[in-house]
Amino acid sequence: MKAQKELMQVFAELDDVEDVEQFCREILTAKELDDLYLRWQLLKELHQKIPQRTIAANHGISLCKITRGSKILKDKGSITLKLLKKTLERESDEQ
Amino acid sequence: MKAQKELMQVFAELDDVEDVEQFCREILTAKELDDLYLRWQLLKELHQKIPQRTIAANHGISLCKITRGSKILKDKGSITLKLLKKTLERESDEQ
DNA sequence: ATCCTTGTTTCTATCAGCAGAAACATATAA
DNA sequence: TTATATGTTTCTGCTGATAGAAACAAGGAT
Repeated sequence: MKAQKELMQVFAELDDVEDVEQFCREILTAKELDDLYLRWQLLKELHQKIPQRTIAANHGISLCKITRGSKILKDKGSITLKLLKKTLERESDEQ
Repeated sequence: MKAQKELMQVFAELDDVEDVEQFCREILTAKELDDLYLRWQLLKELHQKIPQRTIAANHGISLCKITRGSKILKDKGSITLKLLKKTLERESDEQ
């Protein structure tokens, strides 16, 4: 099997949150992982209609980084968008 | 929930290989994803006891990148090592 | 129309990961 | 012991993602 599909397969089979986290910490550097967390947080806030400049100020990041997230969410077929909705609905249920 | 755990949760809940792949393509750049694929491939080859200089030559990468993979696999508690074993066993079964 | 808010794009400089190369460490064989 | 193969570390320069800043575009409110 190609390395690409194989790695995706590994992720698909990982069901435990702790396992996923440990695996990510092993194959990504601390900075890469922090960047990834920030991207997710940024996508959440964009989806919640928080102004881009507010997000930039809150996290101390530049607008070019945010524009990128914005482009992802504009795509109607975006799976990130679906996953965000799922996550945010769950959070609102918890309140 | 913290963005960190939340993102890990998203990965843990993704069961379909195609979905994982699409999600990765959305939140990672093409280069970041290629790097990640290469890291996995490199880890596989290290685990198969292929000499580091052979791996470096085959993929056109430097040794410093390989040393890093080597360090991951030296850790007895490494989940990457467990996942590699699982993957390689499956591949040998297929033959 | 004018102003203000927000989204988007572009420019230069910075930083982390890594290439390329060399040196160093260790072990095994001759 | 000496030579060879392999693993590891270190150094300088390069590259891609992005910070910081500015400019541009599009609406909405007055």
